[in-house]
Formats: sequence, structure tokens, C-alpha cells
Amino acid sequence: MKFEFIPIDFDYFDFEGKNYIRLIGRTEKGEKICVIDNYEPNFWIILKKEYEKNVEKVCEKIKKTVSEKASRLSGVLRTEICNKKFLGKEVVAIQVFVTNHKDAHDIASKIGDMKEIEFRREYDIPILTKYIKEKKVEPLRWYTVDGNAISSNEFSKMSNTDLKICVYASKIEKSKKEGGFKPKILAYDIEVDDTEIGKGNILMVSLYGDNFRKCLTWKKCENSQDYVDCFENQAKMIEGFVKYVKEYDPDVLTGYFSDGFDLPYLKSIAKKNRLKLNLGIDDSEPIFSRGRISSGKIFGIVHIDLYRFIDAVFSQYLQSETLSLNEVAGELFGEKKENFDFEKLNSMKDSDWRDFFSYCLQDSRITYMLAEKIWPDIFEFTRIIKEPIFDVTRDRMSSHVENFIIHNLDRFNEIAEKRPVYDEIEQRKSLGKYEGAFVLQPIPGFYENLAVFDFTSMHASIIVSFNLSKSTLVDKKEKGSFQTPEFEFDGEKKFFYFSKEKGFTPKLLEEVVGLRKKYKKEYNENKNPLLKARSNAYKLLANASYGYLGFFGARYYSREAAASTLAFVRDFASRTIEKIRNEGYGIIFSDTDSIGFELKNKTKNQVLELLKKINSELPGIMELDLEDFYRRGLFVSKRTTKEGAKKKYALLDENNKLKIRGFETVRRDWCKLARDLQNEILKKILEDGDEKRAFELLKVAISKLKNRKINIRDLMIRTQLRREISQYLSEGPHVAAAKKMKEKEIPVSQGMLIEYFIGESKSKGKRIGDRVFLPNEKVNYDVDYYLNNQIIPAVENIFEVFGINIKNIIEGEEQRKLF
DNA sequence: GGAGTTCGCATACC
DNA sequence: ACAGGTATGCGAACTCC
Repeated sequence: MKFEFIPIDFDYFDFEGKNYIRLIGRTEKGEKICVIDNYEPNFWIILKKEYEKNVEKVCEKIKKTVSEKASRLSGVLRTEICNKKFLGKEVVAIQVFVTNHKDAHDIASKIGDMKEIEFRREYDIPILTKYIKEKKVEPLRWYTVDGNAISSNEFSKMSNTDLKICVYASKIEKSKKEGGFKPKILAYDIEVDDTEIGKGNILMVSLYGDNFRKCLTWKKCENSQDYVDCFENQAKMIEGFVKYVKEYDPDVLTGYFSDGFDLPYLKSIAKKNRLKLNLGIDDSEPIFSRGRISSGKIFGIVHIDLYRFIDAVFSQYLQSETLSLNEVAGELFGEKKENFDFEKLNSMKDSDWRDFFSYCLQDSRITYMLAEKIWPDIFEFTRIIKEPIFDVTRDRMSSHVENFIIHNLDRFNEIAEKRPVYDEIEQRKSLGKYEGAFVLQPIPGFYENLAVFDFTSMHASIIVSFNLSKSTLVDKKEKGSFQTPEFEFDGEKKFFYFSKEKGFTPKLLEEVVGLRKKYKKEYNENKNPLLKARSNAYKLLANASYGYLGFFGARYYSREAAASTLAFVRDFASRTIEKIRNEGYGIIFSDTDSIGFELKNKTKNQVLELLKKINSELPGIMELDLEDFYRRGLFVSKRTTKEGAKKKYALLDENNKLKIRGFETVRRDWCKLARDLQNEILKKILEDGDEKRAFELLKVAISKLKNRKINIRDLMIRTQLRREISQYLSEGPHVAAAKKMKEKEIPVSQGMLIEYFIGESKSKGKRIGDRVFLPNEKVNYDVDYYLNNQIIPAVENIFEVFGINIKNIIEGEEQRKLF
């Protein structure tokens, strides 16, 4: 049979000691089917130059290697001699085909001590990555599959699913069919009576899909909404959950933090009740992989924990201060969670249960909406990176960059570099930092008529323009090679040189930057979410490529190339600053790739002319852009000294839109009162240029505070608990608050945002931490603390720019009892 | 026991 | 362990007399 097919999920299995790949996807008609493909596992051996002529002999020796592990006999099946490239250099290599991928590493180690061998490579790449890379069967693209349905032989047992068709492929070819498909998404959410996994009960499970909504429970059976499905007990409810998922038959099952909470909780309750959580289409249970956060994989259904993807990739587009479902959904499509007071859980009335069901369903509903909203980004990212959706939605940016490189190596005839082993990672981490970007110290003041220039994708464009990478670093100056500016590296003043011949990673990055430009333009002509997602994906990839160079876990790590990139960044920033200054503009600030300056007596046209001139002098693909013109800007001094504070400013553009950076207004660990007040004052000063009126705002706030008219909610301070309580050397207020929560048996966990306020206390200790109170504690707030440690520090430096010393005025007014 | 200083920590900028 | 370095500023903990 022959048909069109789009792979959605990838998996593999062993049959008679050999590896097979299982693809789950849909046909053109929308049927969900399974395609099985064979795969010949292999790795590479690179010969030492002097032994290249002995390559045939080496092959013969290698063929005798066997591995016996886990009662599996595995060996070298055949070898192939190829001319390849490794790190840009021509090599003679042997591709060694083995029985089973799991033994590739072992076999590679066994032949490692042969004197003819220089390197062994690609035994450390996961099998699905190797399969996709070599057979070019990529996720979410259309293929024409030729093959036979398998039904009643031994082999079929290995691929047993409840799908109607399973096909053993004889041929898989790229299809002409374009475009994607709309996945069938099902969102789920659970509510429990104890948040520690498996400790309590799952009170309800909600499901939300296309034209589908359910809330499953065993707690309350009468007078509930029509979507509530009531079961005899918790075990029956879980069976019901599995049944509903199977009936709906989704491509994607999604939750929010479901890797870390919902799925493991369901599994643990199922286990307690001696049930199988057989969600897989072959009736298998979810498999949890180990890692920093365990990931729940379901066979045949892509389990996506939206939180993981947002945390690793998508959060860069967001303003949200936390990545809670509520805040993220609120920002992306204005939908909020419902309110439910969990303290009622012990005394629930009928109406409370109805509210609770509704709350739970709403969580699934907004998870579903979020999945639909983010799908274009997941889709495009998956197609560009070419890894299975499961991994694309969980990997961090460094892995994305690396996988993108790996899946494009064949175009350069390159063999992949190996992953660093533990010792190498430790060694790389032990090296100190290298010098970073340049930040210009501003002179505090109130400025008018400004312009800001910035370099577009500065690091990436430098890497491309100067051919910076691990494989292009050369020992000494060559004809046409690129030379870095002189800079200090590990305590030594030096230069680095990079070859003239383009390396494959700078070449790839050049493509990425080009594609980003192309799709950004296309998106501007045709605003559709897929084009936006594609353009964004290339942008993220370009921006992460510099960080990847300096990341200790990278296959293509090069501390020299990373440090060289920054040497160029500093050089271009300072030279551009000089050019602008020499034209008669007043430089105000600069940070890494941006430069802000006063127009003084110049016109906007002159600024644009200057921009054109600078651009004509920039090498390679480097580009300077006009970020914007600004009417006014405010720069303050540091709190400790009189010097100007870096990374802290407020700008007002020509549409009267405020751009605030670094100020307390944008810091989530300051109370709302101080943040809002500072924001209002900055607004007043920048919009009206009237600091006297702004001062009135401060006076009103102080008098409200002293008269205890401030809502306690506006005084809450939120700080993240970034480690386990016991791991802190210094006990800050948020740690004291976390300890207090633990005493009161309020769940506290690493990574949580701790909320507290500072109150009056009889046993006044020396530390602020001794006066910490939790949000529901009925204690008077500490007026002095909020005045001296929140309000005044937030606005003091702003007024100082205008020569107003607020402390003196406040003390004066206090004496005259004006407050 | 108070003043001055250093250090740990969280968060922001690019 | 899961992109990099630069920077501010609080509060705790230390040092010193």
C-alpha cells in the first residue's frame, strides 16, 4: 500500500536484537496510524593521518568486535569507508554498523585502543536523532510511504497498538504535499486535597478538547453541572479518565506543569489502587525519565507540559513576572483562572462543589486555549530543529542549537563532535569567566530629544562576519584570516585568529540570520501566526548561538571563540560611540549593543544620515538599526555613590509611551506600593516635566501609609525561594517567611514565590526577618519599614536629579506635624 | 554593642 | 547542568574596637 503520511511521534523498539523505529502519525485522510521503519545503527571511526592507507586492515580488525550485554549479543555487522570531514578537516573515516544502537558505545570503547584510530564519534547521539538525521524522516512533514500492513506474525506483537493499521515501510519519500495539520488536542488538570504527590487524593480530573468537556469526580454526585461525571470511588474515576482519553484519541495530551504534578500524581494513585494507567495506544503506562524534572512520556500520544516549553523557550516573548498559568494566559489571551478558596475544602457545601468543578474545568479550558495559541511555535520549532515534539517542548535553548547543528551536518559532509564527558565538563567549569560586554556609565540627569541605535543580532552577526567557531580557530595569522582586537584572556593580552575558509557553524548561523530576515519580512506583509512563529524561532536560534559557544555542555564549545565574539562586541560598541560623539552628539548611555544619545542641535534626518554612514563602514552582515527617537529620558545615580547607575533608566517615546528599565517599578521583589508610586512619579516627570507635582504624589502616599490607609495587599513582598531552605547560608526575609510557612504546614517548595509583609512585632529582633508575616496574619504593618526601606529608596534618587532632597523635606514636614 | 564592611542572594539588562 | 557576562541593591553576617 502507498499513502501520504505525517509523522507526529517517534519511538523505537527491539525485535530479535535489532532496532526498529515506530512512527505515529496521520494519513492524508486524517487516520491515525503507525509506521514501522528499519534502521541500521552505526557510529564513526576517524583514522590517524599516518594510518589512512591501512584503512582496509582496520576494517577487518573492527569486524571481529562483539559486545555481550544484558544477555544481548551484539556485534559489528559491516563497515563502510568514506571520505568525510571532521571539524572542517578532510578525514578518512569508517562507518561501523552494529546490531543494536544500545551497544554502539560499548563496541566503540572496545576498539578505542587501536593505534590506528584517532577518534570515535556519534555513538553518543540518541537513536531517534540518528534515525531522523540519517533517513531524513522528519517530524511534522509529509511523506509518501510504501509498505505492507502487518497483522498476524511475531513481529506484529512488537508493534501491537489499538490502531487500526500498522504498516511496515519499504520506502519513505519526501512528499510534495505541503503545509501542516491541525492536531487534536486534549487538555487536562487535576485537583487534590494534598499537594505532595501521592500523599492525598485526587478529588477531580477535568478534560477539555474540541467540543468536549468533562469533569470527573467521586466526591459529589448530586446537583452538579452536566459536564460532571460521577464515579463510585477514586479508582473508578481514574479508569474513567483513561477511557475518555482513549475515546477522544488526541494527538496531543497537554497540561500545565503536568510533568511535575498531574501525570505523576495520577500514576501514583493508580499504583496505590493496583490499577494500570494505560494511556498509551499499546496500553502501556507513561514512562518517567529521570532528569532535573522528570518527563512523562506516553506511547502514541504526545504529552506536552506547556509550562516546560514556556519556561525554556517561549518565556522570552512574555512580560509575565511569573510563569503561572493564570498570568501567562492572562497576558496571551486575557483569560483568567476562576477563584476558589481552598480553605473551604474541609467544609464544602453543594454550591462550593459546583464552584470547584467549574474552577477545575476552567483550568483545563485555558490550558487548551494556551496550547492552541502556542501550537504554531511548537510546530515551527519542531520542523526547524527536527527533533520529536516531546523533546522540542522540553529541551533548553542549548540543546535546540545543538540539535539544529546535528541535523544539518550532512550538508557539510561533517561527522558530529562528541558530547563532553564528566571530566571535560568539570574542567570547562573550572575555567574562569572571560571579559564581557561594555556598559557605559551615564551621567545622572534629565535629558531631552534622544535617539537610540542598536546592532541587530550583534553577537550572531559578529560570529558570521568574522567566522568565529571551534573549527575555524587557527594558531597563527594566515593569509586572509580574521584577527580579533587585542584583549585580555586568562590574564594575558592577546589576539585570536580565525581561518578565512568559512566554517560550517558560522555558515549555518548565516543561514539562520538570513531566514529570520526573510520570514520577518514575509510576516510583515502577511500577518499569520505561523510566519510569526517561524521568524521568532530563527531569531531565538540566532540569539542563543553565542551563549552556546560558551556553554560548558556544548559539543561545539569554544571558550576562545566566545571570548573573541565579546572582544568584537566591545570594539564595535566603543568605536561606534566615538563616531557618534565626533559628529557632535551627546552620548548618554550604552549597554552591549545599544547606544543612546542626545540630538542637541541636530535633526532627525542628520541622525538617519549618520546611521547610513556608519552602516556603510560595517563589515560582513553587521547592521546598526535605529531603535527609536525619544522625547525625554531620566537617568539616576546609584544609591551608594554619586555615580550614574547603569542599566537603570526611563525613556518617553514620541507616542508618550514609557520605557522603563532596571527601576524598582520593574522588579517583582518590591512591594506594589513602592513600584506603583515610582511608576507614577516617573510618568509625571517624563510626561509633564514637572517634578514639583510629582512630589505631591509622594506626599499623598506617605500620609496614606502613616494613617494606615494602605491595603495590605499592596505591601506584600514576593521573592523566589531559589533553593532548599536548608541550603541557605544567609537567612534573608523570604527564607524566614518560608520557614514560617513550613511551621504552619503550608506547602513550601524550591522555586516557589514566597509572599510576605513586614509587620510590627513585640519581640522586635534585630533582623527584618524577625518581623516577617504571612499574608493572612492579622498584624499591623510596619510604617517605618515601608517608608524607609521601600518608598524612600524607590524615589529618592529620582528627586535628587532635580536637586530635591526628600529626606530633609519629610523630616521637616514631620516636625511641623504635616503628616 | 555599635559602626563599618563584606558577602549572599535575587533580580534585572542586553 | 541544561546559553553568556555586567550590574544594582537589599539584608545578614562578619570584623573591629
